[in-house]
Amino acid sequence: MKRNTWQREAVREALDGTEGFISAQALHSTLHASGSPIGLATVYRALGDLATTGEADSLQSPDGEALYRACSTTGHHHHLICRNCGSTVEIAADEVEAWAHRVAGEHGFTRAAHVVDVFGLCANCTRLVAAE
Amino acid sequence: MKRNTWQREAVREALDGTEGFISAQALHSTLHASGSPIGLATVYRALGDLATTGEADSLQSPDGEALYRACSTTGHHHHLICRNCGSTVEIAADEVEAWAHRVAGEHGFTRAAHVVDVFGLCANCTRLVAAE
DNA sequence: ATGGTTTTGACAATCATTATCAATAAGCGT
DNA sequence: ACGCTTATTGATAATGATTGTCAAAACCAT
Repeated sequence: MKRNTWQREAVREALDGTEGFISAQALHSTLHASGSPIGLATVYRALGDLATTGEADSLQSPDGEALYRACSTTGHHHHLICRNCGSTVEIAADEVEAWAHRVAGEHGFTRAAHVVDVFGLCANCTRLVAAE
Repeated sequence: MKRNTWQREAVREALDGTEGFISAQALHSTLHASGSPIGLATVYRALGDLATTGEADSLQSPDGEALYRACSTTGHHHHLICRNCGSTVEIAADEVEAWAHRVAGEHGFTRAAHVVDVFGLCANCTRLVAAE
């Protein structure tokens, strides 16, 4: 049976209160900083569970870290991520949605899950870089 | 200055002779199996270089491994990857291409590089899983 | 409150990747 | 062809994220 513990709640809330993606390590640090004695392993487990149940999205950062994000809607959405400052913008991707399923189907694939994330430089960072 | 070594050539050729994506570790094993005494660190370096110069594509597998693939054309393309057996199908993504740039532009982003990969179960593995 | 079971958490183990650094070898000028 | 300078190699250690272990603690139906 699935039990409710304050730890799981803490992780869920911490994730809800976070803008954009965050790594398990960072989330653990945040919780600790807030005075929570939650264990690192527990944070990993909770995040894994949330991702499995669809309550959180997860993706791999370019340097191999797993990043998580609270997923309010059950609906699928994608992200525009600044390579420099890490800010994210949620984007709708209906066209891509349809495309992904069609292409997967054309090749006999089932259970298609797509990873569509656009990395770039946000307006702000573009300016900063140009000023160098 | 950039020097040419047989090691770099070996990695390039091994990658060319590989279907689909392969991890650095796997490529190193393959090379060793072929009798090459090349070092693991060197394989990592060579792959990193190839990815930087655009001679190879790289992506992160769902479990955090970096995967590489020889990139014959300079043209951009995407992949349909079987979660189970790892086989890949190269897919055209013109629509997505245009979409990614448009969306990035709408939010003031520049230098957009997108990661569009579809993970699923190929026809074969779908059958295997169903038979369980 | 009690018991059976799940969950936790400190720590060890694992695994991919990167750093270190002495030894080697590429490519240049001669 | 010969050195010489310097990039590259490779064995190994270090790192860093993630997962496994397992006894102790917490949850919940009773």
